[in-house]
Amino acid sequence: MGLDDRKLAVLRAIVEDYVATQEPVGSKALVERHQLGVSPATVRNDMAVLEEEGYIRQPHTSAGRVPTDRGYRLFVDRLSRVKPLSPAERRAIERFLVGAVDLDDVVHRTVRLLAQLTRQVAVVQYPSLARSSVRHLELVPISTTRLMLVMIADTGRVEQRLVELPAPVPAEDVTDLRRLVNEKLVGSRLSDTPPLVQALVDESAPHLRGAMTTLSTVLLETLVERHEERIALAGTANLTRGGLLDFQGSLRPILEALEEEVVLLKLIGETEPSTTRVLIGDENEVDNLRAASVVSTGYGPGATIVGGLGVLGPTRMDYPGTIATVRAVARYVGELLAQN
Amino acid sequence: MGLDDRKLAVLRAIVEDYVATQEPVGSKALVERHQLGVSPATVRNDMAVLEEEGYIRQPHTSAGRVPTDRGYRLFVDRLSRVKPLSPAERRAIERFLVGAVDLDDVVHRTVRLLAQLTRQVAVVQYPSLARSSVRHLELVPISTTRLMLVMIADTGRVEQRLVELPAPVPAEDVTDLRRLVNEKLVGSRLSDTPPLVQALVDESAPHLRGAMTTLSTVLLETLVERHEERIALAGTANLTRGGLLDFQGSLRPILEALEEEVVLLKLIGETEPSTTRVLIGDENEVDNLRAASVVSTGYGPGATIVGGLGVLGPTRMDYPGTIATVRAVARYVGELLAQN
DNA sequence: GACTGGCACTCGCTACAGTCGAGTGCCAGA
DNA sequence: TCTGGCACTCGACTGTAGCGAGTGCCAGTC
Repeated sequence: MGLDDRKLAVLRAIVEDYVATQEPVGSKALVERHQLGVSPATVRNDMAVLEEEGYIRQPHTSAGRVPTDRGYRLFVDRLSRVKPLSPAERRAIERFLVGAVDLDDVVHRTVRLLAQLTRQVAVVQYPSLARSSVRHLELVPISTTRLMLVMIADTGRVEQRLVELPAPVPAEDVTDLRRLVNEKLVGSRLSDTPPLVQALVDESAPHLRGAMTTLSTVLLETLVERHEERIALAGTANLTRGGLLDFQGSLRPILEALEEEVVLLKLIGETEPSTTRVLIGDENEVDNLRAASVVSTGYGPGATIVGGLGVLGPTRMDYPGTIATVRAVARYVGELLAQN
Repeated sequence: MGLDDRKLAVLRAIVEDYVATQEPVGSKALVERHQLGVSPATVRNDMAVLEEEGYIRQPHTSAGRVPTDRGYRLFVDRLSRVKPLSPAERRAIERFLVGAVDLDDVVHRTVRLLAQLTRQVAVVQYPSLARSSVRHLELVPISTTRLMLVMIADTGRVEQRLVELPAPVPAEDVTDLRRLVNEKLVGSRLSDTPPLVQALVDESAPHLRGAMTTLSTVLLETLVERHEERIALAGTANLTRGGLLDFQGSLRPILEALEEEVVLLKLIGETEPSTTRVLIGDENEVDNLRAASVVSTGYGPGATIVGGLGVLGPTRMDYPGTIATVRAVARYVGELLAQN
């Protein structure tokens, strides 16, 4: 089990070279490119140990070594040195995010920026409704039996939903409904609303009861239970870099996974504290993504976290660089949101 | 130039076989699978003529023939027989679209349905704002210098945008602003609003002038000039069917094109009457899509058209089937919208 | 004049053998 | 514990040969 410092250095060198060249790396090339201070033969012995421990493997006899998922894991946890962003990247982030007029705008710019900087697939979750509170609710009459419910959250998110009323409701009743729901719900977190909504129904005047019941159903259904989460995606074309060598030749499963919102949410939906999460290959719970790695983190104004963002790429990715970029972008987006 | 009936029948047979098998089709196989009533030798002569005219070509000497873009064009225009939807497909469409609660919901279901039925990449444009009229405008105060402008269109589309006011505006002024913009703009088409918006500014009371100017700028910018169009996409995983034979081995350009909203709009943004449009390979103006075909059509409630939808796939696609499906889905969506 | 059978020819595909070289594992010696 | 040396492995590449689908052409037939 003893992995002395040199063996770790060898592993690090293997990962770095393989990520850079995308080709199995041999002992000779290693000592040439890195100052290991020992001969190829020694490196070979170390490699044999690393292979035995499952950190690297040979695609076939008489080929160089390639890191395994486990090897990447060790690399990320203990070996990678933090890679500071280049000034150019820093500038790109600022330039990209300045001038966003809108939450939608912010999210779209962010996801494009991430994809561009990391040259991978980027995913950004809209601020989660569960972690937002209600800023305003608006009821717009469409017809006598139809309302458009518009909710504005403090995170800037706006959701709307059509409400079909069981019976015609006169305009002044709509005004009452609007006032009631706003009085009760504004300021409260969406995840805490169910009892409040129930109270609304119970307390409302008889002639409003019917409409309020429908309204509350829609409120709960749309905002709390169901597709409360939205997601933006960019950079799928980056999957084709590395000419089909990554992803064992088939983009199919990856593209399929990317079409499923649920899957994406599982990837970047941050529940833990605001650390950066790295999932490497097999560690991924989604079968279709066993050949991919995901780097994700939470973002939000100040210290609170309202959503997640991250990138997805081949296991053979530049982890230090990607991690740095994802973190930096998340921080900038947080600052941007804090200004609202 | 003389393409007699038999030569056309040969072309049709070639297209049908090639689409089905994805392999160059030879004269012998052709006479076996189709009742052409002549010998392979005769078919070969016909093929030579068809090749000379540019309708088919040989990938290499001693291979069968493959249709060219021009061949597909002729096939679509004159040779394809309408393929009625199967009852199963019909049921699928109905089942899929029933129960949509929302414009968003309708669009998402539609795009998934299209992708699933055609087994290709589906694109659905949200009802165009340019072809919608204003149903209601709402101004929600966020702070004293910030408003959220929410526009609801008669097509069900809802757009919102943050408005930064030049100076604080008291609540009663917001009420006035709201009343004014609604009085002037409700019911008018968005494409016709610029003069109306200008008039609003000119006519508004001095103390509202500043706020109204900003508001009008935002209105014009967001709703008329800029990203007024939205698009939904699904089925990118279908690009990987046909194992890289289609799209000459690289999905790259296709995926890149699909990331550009502008490109997608050009593809399906219907300006012409409500015919079904088929763009085959080279006919496509977008360079990245020279290896693909697009089948698109307009949709809308009744006879009016409010947006476009379509699918994108390899030039080697089942045109009759795809055309039928695209049309059917567009019709169903139109009916669905008409109910609102 | 249109169609057909026959025939020689083309050329991609597959299999197989041979060579090359990067890379390894192992071992004896420093 | 490290190193140099050596035999070995095996994928990548090259060249050759045979196969077969498919063609073009031509002379003959209806």
